[in-house]
Amino acid sequence: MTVSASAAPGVRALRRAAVEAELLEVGRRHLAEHGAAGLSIRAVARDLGMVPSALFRYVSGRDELLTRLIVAAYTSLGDAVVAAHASAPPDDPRARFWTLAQALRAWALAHPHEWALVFGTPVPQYEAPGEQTTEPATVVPALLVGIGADVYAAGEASPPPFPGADELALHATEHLRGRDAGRVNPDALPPVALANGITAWTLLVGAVSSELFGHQGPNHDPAQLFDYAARCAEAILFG
Amino acid sequence: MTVSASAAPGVRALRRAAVEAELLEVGRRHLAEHGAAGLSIRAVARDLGMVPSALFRYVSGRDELLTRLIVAAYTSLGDAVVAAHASAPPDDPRARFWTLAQALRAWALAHPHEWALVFGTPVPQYEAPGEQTTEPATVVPALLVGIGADVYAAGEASPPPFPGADELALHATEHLRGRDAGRVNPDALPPVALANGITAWTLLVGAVSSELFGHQGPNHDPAQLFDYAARCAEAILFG
DNA sequence: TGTACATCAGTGAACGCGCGTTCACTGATGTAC
DNA sequence: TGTACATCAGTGAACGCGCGTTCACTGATGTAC
Repeated sequence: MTVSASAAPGVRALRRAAVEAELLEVGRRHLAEHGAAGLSIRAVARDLGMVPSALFRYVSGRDELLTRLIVAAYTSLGDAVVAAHASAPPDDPRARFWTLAQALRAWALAHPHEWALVFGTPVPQYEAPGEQTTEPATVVPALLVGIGADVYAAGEASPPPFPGADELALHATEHLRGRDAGRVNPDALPPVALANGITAWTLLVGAVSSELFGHQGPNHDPAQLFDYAARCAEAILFG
Repeated sequence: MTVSASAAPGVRALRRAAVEAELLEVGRRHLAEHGAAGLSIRAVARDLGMVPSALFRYVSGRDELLTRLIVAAYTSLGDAVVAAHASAPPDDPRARFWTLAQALRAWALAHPHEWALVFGTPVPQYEAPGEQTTEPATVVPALLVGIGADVYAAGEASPPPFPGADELALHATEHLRGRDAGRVNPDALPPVALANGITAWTLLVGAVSSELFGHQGPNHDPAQLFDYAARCAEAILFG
């Protein structure tokens, strides 16, 4: 290798990158097949065609593997939703909301175990390191709150005045601050808008989870039920 | 033992009943400490002061133990909520709703792992037998729908006309039918009332889960946030 | 261009662990006569 | 009331399993001179 800054990566670096990608891929597959509690270093190594101890070259242990998968799941979800949202007409907040909601559900149906990993029961004996997970976790809810804030700023529709919003001690995330810089003054973001955004988000997540986790009665049409819940969430957000 | 129908239970029967109760109790404690995935027959037997194989006299295997705990959790939740609800003024639907919501959250905070067991990620490799679980699972949502139906029947407030309700293929549960026999004709229960009840339920469950599973930002006051969500649910239910 | 050394990916054996479930058994409780 | 038999709760040993993690090792890739 020369001293040039743009040195070509050697065989070793290439292989490592490839294995690292394969590792995440296999991890995801195992997650999908056995759930988070059943994710095992040994099983992943087996599928990777390696001896278990080899994985410790890539990951410090089971917990780090879990953390990576959690980050990957949040990122995948965020990417999917942001991409869908970008295709909606920017000046039609209701369309933007609807697109977001559908993209959320679609991703969840396509990645049920990854959804469970981030929105379901926390994995026992595992504590997610906040520094790594909170940022990717905030992308979608921040987007949702942003839609509400846009409507509020434009004065097109005022969120329904549920009592109690003003007393809420709520804090816009840094993410939201970043996103809205120059558009909505985040510190001027009214509590109502934030509270309604969070609540709409809660309802959407709850609706998806109830479908995915099988808590609905057997007789309902899941898509219709979700659409109805999404309409209610829309009403919470926009009034 | 004589042939008399009310034969006094012998020592054996008494002991069995005691052990059976203790078994559930220890199971619940293990659930609380290690989560559903960590529930093990061996560990429970250890705490019971028995050899592992002895448990097979009481339970056909790990899955049956889980099923019993699930039923126990639903029953405990149902009892708590129904009892609280009974203390609310019968002719004040908003108070009844509010009482129900608070009782729901209170039970969840007191029994987080049991909540996770029934409303969280399904336990991998385990399928809950519907015949045993659906009935106790329906108690609380049926109660909630019932509140909405009462309001609707009284004509006091009409649920907000979210579009889409009429196309929903929804079915009132037998439970609801039973509960409302003679008060509201269950078959005449309008889809809107049922849809709004289900959605309000979804929001309440989602709000509790988001608090319990740690999906809220760290800066919020959980009780206030839940109250706000409950107010939104109230609006969905009553208009 | 060639050689000596350093880095690093992956091996293979081993550690100690807890798990669910089976089986033949003992000894106490219950039952029929 | 007493005896012979049946039921049943709990024992103890054993089965085969998969797990996370450690360690000293080999052999290939990279680097300095």
